[in-house]
Amino acid sequence: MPEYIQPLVTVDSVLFTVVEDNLKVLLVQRSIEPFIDSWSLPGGFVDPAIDSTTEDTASRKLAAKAGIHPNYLEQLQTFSGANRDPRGFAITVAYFALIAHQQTSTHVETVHDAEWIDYDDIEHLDMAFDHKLIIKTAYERLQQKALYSMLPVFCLPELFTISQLKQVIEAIIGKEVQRKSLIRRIEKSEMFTETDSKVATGKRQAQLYTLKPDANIFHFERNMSL
Amino acid sequence: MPEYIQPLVTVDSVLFTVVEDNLKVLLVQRSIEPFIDSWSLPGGFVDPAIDSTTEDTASRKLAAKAGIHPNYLEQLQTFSGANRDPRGFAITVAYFALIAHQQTSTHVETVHDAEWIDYDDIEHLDMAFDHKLIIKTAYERLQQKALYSMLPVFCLPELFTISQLKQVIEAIIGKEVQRKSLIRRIEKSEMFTETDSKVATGKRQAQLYTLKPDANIFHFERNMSL
DNA sequence: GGAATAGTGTCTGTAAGACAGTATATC
DNA sequence: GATATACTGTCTTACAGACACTATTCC
Repeated sequence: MPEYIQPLVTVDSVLFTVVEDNLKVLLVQRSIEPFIDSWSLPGGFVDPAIDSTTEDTASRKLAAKAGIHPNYLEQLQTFSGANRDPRGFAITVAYFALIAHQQTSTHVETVHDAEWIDYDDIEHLDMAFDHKLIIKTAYERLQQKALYSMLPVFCLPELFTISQLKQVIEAIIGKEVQRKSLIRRIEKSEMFTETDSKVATGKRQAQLYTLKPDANIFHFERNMSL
Repeated sequence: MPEYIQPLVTVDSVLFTVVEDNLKVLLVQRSIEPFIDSWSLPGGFVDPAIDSTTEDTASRKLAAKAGIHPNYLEQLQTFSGANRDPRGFAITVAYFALIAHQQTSTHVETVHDAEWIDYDDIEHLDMAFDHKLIIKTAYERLQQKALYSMLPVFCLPELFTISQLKQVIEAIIGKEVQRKSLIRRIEKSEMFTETDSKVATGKRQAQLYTLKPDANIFHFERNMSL
């Protein structure tokens, strides 16, 4: 066992969603020092009595602060340093998560003090700790993964159309993609089933797809170009 | 500040090298409980008085336990859990690192109790904590990166030939690669300079390459196939 | 029919895989 | 010259990008 003081350990999550054409991040306004009233990521201290891993902490805090159970949650990176937190050497295990805005909107806006903020506006915001850096790191990871996998489907509800998928991907990577390329990738990945229902959002009715229950995230051998 | 007990925080590194055709990992034999006499990864507790980040802890421990300053060091992942360590809820920030065996061999074998173990032998070894899992995770990351970047150069000395690079890549990914593909990638990446010296290892003399001083790791848009 | 959205056919471009062919060294 | 290693030329293959074309629905 170490003789010296152990670092503080917190867990924070960068939860993304896409609304219309905009990538958004869930933030909460701090009610305690340090950085009172600044925006920060939803998170908190690990409680070894409840959490069996830090992933549990991440889930628990997202549920508590915004009533959200994300479709996708993965560990991002751990941030550490002597000067990140005025209280001393601090370690933050950061997670990144995805959800469909359809699964969340009412809950977040009414009951809690959490808010969806446009990713592009975060740059100019007053953010606690190094949370701006954490969000930027999470975004870069999400963007990269969007280029070689179908991860963005986790920003969609259970049933979705190719146009919806196209829209979330474009919001994430910030560039138009070819519908044809998407269709080829949907087939290649074998992650989805065409349902027998269609939906009329625009003019012609669109085929609805759904993620196979046991689907693994397929990694394509080539990236889409940025 | 949290009222409850904070988790234990350690830092461990998975240091790889390639000797001949074999991928090796640096392990140390534990001299204290728990898991006394089992093999484990080189690492230890964060000391906030010395380390300004957990990366510093990783470097410091590699230097102390094996006198090694790796060519490459990146954060791998953080492992956490209530049952990983008999002493309580424990968090391990794991790093993965690369070095050329030419830069290390004498030091490790004589002065310290650290030892290079064949990656393929680790499966059957008596390993402390969940270090087997950590090593497997590190290997998967290294293998993936070898498919879309020139990361394996960090397993080579300053001057190296294409054949040497081919050899380390093949040891890492476990498959032959086309020499031609490598040459194309070396050019495309613009990470290297052809030196004006050549070396005679086999029959015809081979061109020596070296990493540019300010080189960033280039990410290719396509993976090599496994 | 016109307009808007959904979906297909197919050509081009790029980079990896395969492999034959050439070059340079040692004996 | 024989052989082994280093290096080049070039054909094939896979898949993303581009974009014209067809299909279906609403008005």
